[in-house]
Amino acid sequence: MLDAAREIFRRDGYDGFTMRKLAESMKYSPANIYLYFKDRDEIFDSLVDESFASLLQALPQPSGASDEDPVALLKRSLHIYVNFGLSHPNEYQFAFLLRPAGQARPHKRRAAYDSLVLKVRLCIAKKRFRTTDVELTAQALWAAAHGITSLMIQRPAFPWAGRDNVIRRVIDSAVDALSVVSAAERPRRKPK
Amino acid sequence: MLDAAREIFRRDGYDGFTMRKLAESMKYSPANIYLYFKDRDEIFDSLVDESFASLLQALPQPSGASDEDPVALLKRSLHIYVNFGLSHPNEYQFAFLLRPAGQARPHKRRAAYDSLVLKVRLCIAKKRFRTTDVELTAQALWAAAHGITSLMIQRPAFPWAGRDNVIRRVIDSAVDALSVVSAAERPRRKPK
Amino acid sequence: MLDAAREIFRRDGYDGFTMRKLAESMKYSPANIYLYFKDRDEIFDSLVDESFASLLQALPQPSGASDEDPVALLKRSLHIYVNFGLSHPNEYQFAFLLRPAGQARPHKRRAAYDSLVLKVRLCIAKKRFRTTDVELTAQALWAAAHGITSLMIQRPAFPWAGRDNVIRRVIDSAVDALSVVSAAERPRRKPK
Amino acid sequence: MLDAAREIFRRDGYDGFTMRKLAESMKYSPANIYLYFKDRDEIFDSLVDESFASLLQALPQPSGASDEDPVALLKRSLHIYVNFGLSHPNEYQFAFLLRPAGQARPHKRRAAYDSLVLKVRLCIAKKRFRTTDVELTAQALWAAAHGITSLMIQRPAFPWAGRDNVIRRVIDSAVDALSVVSAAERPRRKPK
DNA sequence: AATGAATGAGAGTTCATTCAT
DNA sequence: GATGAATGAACTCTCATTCAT
Repeated sequence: MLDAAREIFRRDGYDGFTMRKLAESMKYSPANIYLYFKDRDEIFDSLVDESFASLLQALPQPSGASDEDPVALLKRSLHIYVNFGLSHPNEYQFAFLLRPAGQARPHKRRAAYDSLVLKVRLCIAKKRFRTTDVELTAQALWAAAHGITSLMIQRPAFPWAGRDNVIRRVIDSAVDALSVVSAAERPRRKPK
Repeated sequence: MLDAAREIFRRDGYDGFTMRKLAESMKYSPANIYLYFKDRDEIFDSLVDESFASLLQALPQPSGASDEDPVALLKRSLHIYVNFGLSHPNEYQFAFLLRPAGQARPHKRRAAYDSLVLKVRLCIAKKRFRTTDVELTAQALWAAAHGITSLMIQRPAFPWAGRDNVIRRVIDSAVDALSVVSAAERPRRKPK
Repeated sequence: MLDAAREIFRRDGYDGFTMRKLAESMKYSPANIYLYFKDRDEIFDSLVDESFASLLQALPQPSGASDEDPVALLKRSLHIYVNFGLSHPNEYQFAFLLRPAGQARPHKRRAAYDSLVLKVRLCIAKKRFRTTDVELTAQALWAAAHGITSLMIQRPAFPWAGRDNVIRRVIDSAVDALSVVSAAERPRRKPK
Repeated sequence: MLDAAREIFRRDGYDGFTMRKLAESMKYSPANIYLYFKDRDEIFDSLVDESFASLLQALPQPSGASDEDPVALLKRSLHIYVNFGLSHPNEYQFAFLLRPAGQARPHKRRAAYDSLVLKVRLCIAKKRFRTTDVELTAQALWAAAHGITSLMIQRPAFPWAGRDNVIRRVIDSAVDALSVVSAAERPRRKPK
């Protein structure tokens, strides 16, 4: 049932979702839905929660014990974030794109961001970044990752210059620009 | 009349816009609107067209004659793009994001991207970038700009670390990471 | 339109009234009703107001100048009250019998009661009553008048012992029991 | 189970009663109710029957043997009647008032009136009343009792001048006005 | 140029009731 | 005995749209 609802929300947008459409798509009567959900919003909230749980589970937890290079860990996380969005476009749309007209309750949205903050903090603590503003940095990185993810979800027909290339370029640029290793020393990647 | 409509779209969102609200805000009868527009969608389309024209007009045209530094011009364009999105959040959202890809009119969406390509090409021609792939670069920059724009539109309540700071950081990182001038030489900005 | 609504409220009770029934009884679409009334409650309130205005207009205003015997004036008022109810059963039901589940706003209901208080006060001021408690007396008289009115409206088929006789008896008993003129002195009315 | 139903009828009114509420208040499933009652109306009718039985039982049976003063007995009966109505407002309201006359079952409504007639007849037989018309007198008394009962049920928020005072005054007036003992001789009650 | 009156379609939601288990 | 699952019908109310005037 949540699957049917998710599909309708995704296809028709937040306001395009109606209880009747959902009922019809399940070959049930509208009244039946209310046996499982209190109202329209509860369905939406359930979907958002589900999507977030799924995203959070995909993200690597920053175990202090790991001896992975913190910058590499950060980049890896961003890649996972983007790839999660691309392989679960519905969930990603629920988590970040669809939204009710008013502002909804904050959900657990913050958890994904918090996980990013943690990794940025680690990079800074280990002197790998030239900046020291954790929040500013995390937000800028999030913006870059979100940008490429949402564009690719919403413009699948666009003539992308190699999806992976673009993703890598976005992430590399956003992270490398902050690194103490000067840009000039970084190995050049040959474009595609 | 379009102004009144725009205000309602901005305030109440796409689905929050109703003919009645528009009529009331103009002190006209609802029926009167149909003398000027065929239907609801025509109003929306007119607004989008208007917004696009105004975005394109706001973007600096890369006149070869200008002696502005091409990298600076590029950054300036990206800032204008982002700020346009933030000051016309609903137009941006519905023009670029929401309308189900299937049935949207093509609009002039592409024109904005093309304008970006032009400026990237200029930077490369003038040997200011270490990369040579125009499309790849333009797409990565677009992703970054789009990312911060859409996030800030959709999460206005998020505790941004200074909206302007974050925007500047996103754009600087995306552009500077490509520049031949090594990162180490770039002037440090003191955070916030 | 109010007439049609009144008839439905009267026939089916407060909760038995539906917008659909009203629309159908007028051969209009349900949506049309909302051109004239904001919602269901506004219709009900309008009817109550109308009914009260009509009742108040029927009641004699206690003009101080009149030299009518105050007790006679009081009885006359009570007769008018009852007869109004019997000849406008719909209005009376709205004013006193129908009621929403919660308690509605007080309306102008009090005005009719206040008019009664005035007349009672006059009787007491002129030493025509053995009691001095204005409110208590007015409420007891109101109860008697309301009792016979509502019973006769709601039990039209009951084998009343002459409607006018019963009404007169109720009013006479309620008033005379308070009068200083002893009951024994009052002229006997021959029953029917 | 009837107790639970009664409580809901009392609290929420006739239309506020729903099978779901009843089921919930009994910790049973809605479907379970139908094992004991055919439908909603059967529950209501059962309650009304029960209430009537209990009213009739509460009313003193005029056993000729009793040596109670017949007028006192009559007054006592009327007080019981009123108090019954006030402590079972919804039963009283829906049994006596609301049910559209057309489709109500006859119930035992008449029995209560008949009981009143009996007591009036006794008073007349014992020469305690100046009147001789049994029906006329019974109806007038019923009207008075019904009037104060229904008003107090339907206007609970009204600033009654002491509920008991008003009830006593209504009953006393209605009965005393008929008594052979002249009004002047009756003991004065000090107001409130 | 403007509108009052009207409506069909559809929204979310609730209810009494049934029936297979 | 008891219930989970289901539904048809009904509810109030809103919307985009039309059309005679």
